Amino acid sequence: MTVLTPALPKTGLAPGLQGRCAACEIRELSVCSALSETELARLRTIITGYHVEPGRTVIEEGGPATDLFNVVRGTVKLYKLLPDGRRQVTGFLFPGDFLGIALNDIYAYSAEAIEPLELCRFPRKKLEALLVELPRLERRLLGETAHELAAAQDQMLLLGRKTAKERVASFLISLSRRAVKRRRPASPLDIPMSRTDMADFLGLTTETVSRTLTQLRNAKLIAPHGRKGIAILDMDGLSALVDGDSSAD
Amino acid sequence: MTVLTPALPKTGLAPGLQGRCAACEIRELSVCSALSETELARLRTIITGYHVEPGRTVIEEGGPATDLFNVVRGTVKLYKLLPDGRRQVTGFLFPGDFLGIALNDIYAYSAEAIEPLELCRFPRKKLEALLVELPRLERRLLGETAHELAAAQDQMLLLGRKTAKERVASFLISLSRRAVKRRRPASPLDIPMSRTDMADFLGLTTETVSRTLTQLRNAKLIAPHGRKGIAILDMDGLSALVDGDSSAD
DNA sequence: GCCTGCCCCTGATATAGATCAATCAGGCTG
DNA sequence: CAGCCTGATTGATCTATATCAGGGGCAGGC
Repeated sequence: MTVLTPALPKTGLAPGLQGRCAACEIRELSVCSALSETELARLRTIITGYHVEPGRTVIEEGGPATDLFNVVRGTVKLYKLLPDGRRQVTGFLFPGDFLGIALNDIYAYSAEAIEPLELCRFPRKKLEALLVELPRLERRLLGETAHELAAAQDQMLLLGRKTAKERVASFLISLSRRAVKRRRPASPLDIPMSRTDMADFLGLTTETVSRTLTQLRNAKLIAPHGRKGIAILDMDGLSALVDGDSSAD
Repeated sequence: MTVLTPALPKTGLAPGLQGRCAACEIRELSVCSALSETELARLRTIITGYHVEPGRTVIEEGGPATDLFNVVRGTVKLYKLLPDGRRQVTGFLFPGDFLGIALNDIYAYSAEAIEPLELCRFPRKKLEALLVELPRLERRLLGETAHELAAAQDQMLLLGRKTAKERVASFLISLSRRAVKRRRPASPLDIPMSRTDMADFLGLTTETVSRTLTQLRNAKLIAPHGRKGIAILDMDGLSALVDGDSSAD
């Protein structure tokens, strides 16, 4: 608990992560916000940077759970597969989000980069050892897991009981809320994922997602914005579609 | 962190819980298994017993999250509602399971007793204070939450991508596995919940659940067992249905 | 500038499961 | 022990969404 890093160890940080954690742009969003400068220095000794190209896999369902990650830049999709290829995307991760919480020593899902990705990697064994010394980090990890659980429960409600229109509207609102958390504007939304990814997240087909977006556009609730963006024209109207629910971030 | 309980405080334990935690029949199943006798004594000072009749609500979505619970006896359903009354059951809890992990100070879902219920109640404030002294309890809580998260992700796959037959088969197998964990037989299954609850859990209607069970019965995979029970006649055949082998009908 | 391939969108048709509508089977009441 | 009442089952029909089938547009390669 007293061993400080004497100097910056070479950790192979990805470009853009060369600086110290103190300068990290997503620090307040991430688990690191739970730590003091001193504790952060301790944590930093086990971190390595990690860059992943779009379409490449970060972790694989069924593979050994050796590492945990913090998303620094880019977007990730998490998914599970059935043997015949049916896919369920269980979540999307953005900068500040935590990746890799595993129950056993096996990852329960796969994670794939959607956009060029920069990650902080924590070897699982070393992180677990550190948790004993950094109770605030453990508390934060519990909070992070509870948060994901709450999001998962919202998603169960969506998948089990909402109509296609309600699902798409919920999704757009959720993206918007998460953008605000990252200090991005609520409205011209960046949509980094494909229609297929959206469909696999919402339990629909790409065709239905596409048709539903067209409906929302015709109803003047949304409008295309640039190549991959969507502007929300009427947030209240959109919210009304999700049946006045409390859909989470 | 040295204050031991000088004597047994009167805690209003429900009938059957009058004894000490040491004699608790679900101790090894629950979070309490993470604790030594001494630590357990510490924990016990904040516990009160709680009895709930079937159909009564334990916690309510949107209400203040004042307590956490351990299920000692009985079955609980967790659910979320849409304003128009559509319901999604997000899980069922059995003896040994933990209830009430909340992100904020507000419960994100409701919990209702299905069978006569006995609970250990932990006031949230007091439990949080204790966590500082009992790091093993906190670790166990993290594990419990991660476990629920994994279950939620499985359920997303079920709700988003599985057919009715796969859903019902998955559900029966899951019930069977959980029975085994509680040292009950894998096969004559107790089904304490109604068809409506099953349907709301599986994202189906009662009619579809009923028809699907009839199909499984006709296929000699299951058979009725007593009033509310189901015997699994062919576990392998049932398992084959779960992951989408379209070989049988 | 012109292919080529990948998304995305749109239209026509099919279908799994929802909805509507009776029974039916127990168990509880009086 | 007859009459309800509630929950489960079964049957007939409907519909939201899947599936099948093109077609269009932008990006990237040559």
